[in-house]
Amino acid sequence: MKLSVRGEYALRALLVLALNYDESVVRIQTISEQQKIPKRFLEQILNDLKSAGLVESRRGVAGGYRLARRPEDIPLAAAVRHIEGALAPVSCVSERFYEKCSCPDESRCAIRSVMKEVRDAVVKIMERVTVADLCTRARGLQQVPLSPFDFTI
Amino acid sequence: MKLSVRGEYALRALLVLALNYDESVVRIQTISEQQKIPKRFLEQILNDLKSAGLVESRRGVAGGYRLARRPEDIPLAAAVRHIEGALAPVSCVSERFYEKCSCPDESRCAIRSVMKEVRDAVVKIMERVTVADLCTRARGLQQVPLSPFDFTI
DNA sequence: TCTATTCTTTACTTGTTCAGTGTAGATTGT
DNA sequence: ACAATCTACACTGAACAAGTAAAGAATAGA
Repeated sequence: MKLSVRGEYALRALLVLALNYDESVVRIQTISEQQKIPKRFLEQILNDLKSAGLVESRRGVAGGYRLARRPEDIPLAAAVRHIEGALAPVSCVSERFYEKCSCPDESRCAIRSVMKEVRDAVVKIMERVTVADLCTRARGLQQVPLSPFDFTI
Repeated sequence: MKLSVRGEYALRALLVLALNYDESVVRIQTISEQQKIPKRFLEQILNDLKSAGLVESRRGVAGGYRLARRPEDIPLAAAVRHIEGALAPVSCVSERFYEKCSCPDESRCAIRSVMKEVRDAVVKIMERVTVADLCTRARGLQQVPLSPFDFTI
């Protein structure tokens, strides 16, 4: 029930690209600095998102990355599934990454039936929320003032 | 977003103990054979569940394990949290295993807000479903006939 | 065409976690 | 006493995570 750092970076990068969807491309360097993500590591991740068909790139002097589709057409599930694999808590309840588990009778496994509920709940959120929604939320949160405790003189 | 084998074994063991809640104690060996869990590994896990206060044990010839509380008083969340740690997909949204993440401003992080929703959805299920519910489901599933394709002559 | 800048590819490293084993010891019922 | 059971702690081998390193290929602009 864990998202790796790699997966988190992927979502952060997608958010930056979405916020600059009008621009031609955004350089890795820029994302790296803005989000404090190690550059070499980010290169790998963006390349990975490219092979997933979520982003596209241009090389050379004016190069960089950009989203391959509209932000509203990229559900978070797509990115996470490509970077992390299954959304399901155990692979025996995964739709696309199914693997048989060791339990005596899978079709009558009580634990499995609970895990299915968990999977459905997670999938429902991750498929509904898109990168465009991330933008909306990010812009909304920007408006909110910092809580009083966060202020320093 | 993953439950380790260890965590799965823990749930399976708890289910067995709950199904035999009337008995005095159940031997590790018995659970190990019934559930095809390596015995030495299961020893570790049950010991762990003991330190979590979920099961208790008796040593010696007539020894074994049993639930420390009524099955209906053991939510799956309790077991999983002790064996696996956080239920949350990222630790910056975990209630009991909180850790600061690397993002520039946690309080305004859009990704975090989505992850919170995921956490809530998972926690809701895992806290509602108890070991007693597992028993009920297990007994229910036992009644269901195998699907036609599973029959062999 | 040359060159600086950017992405691309492949491989390597270092530390940690996972899933288990091994060995020796402590308790208990008979 | 002794055999069955849990307890404690250390170890291992493989896989994975989070990066780093180095050389290469494409592109815009001089």
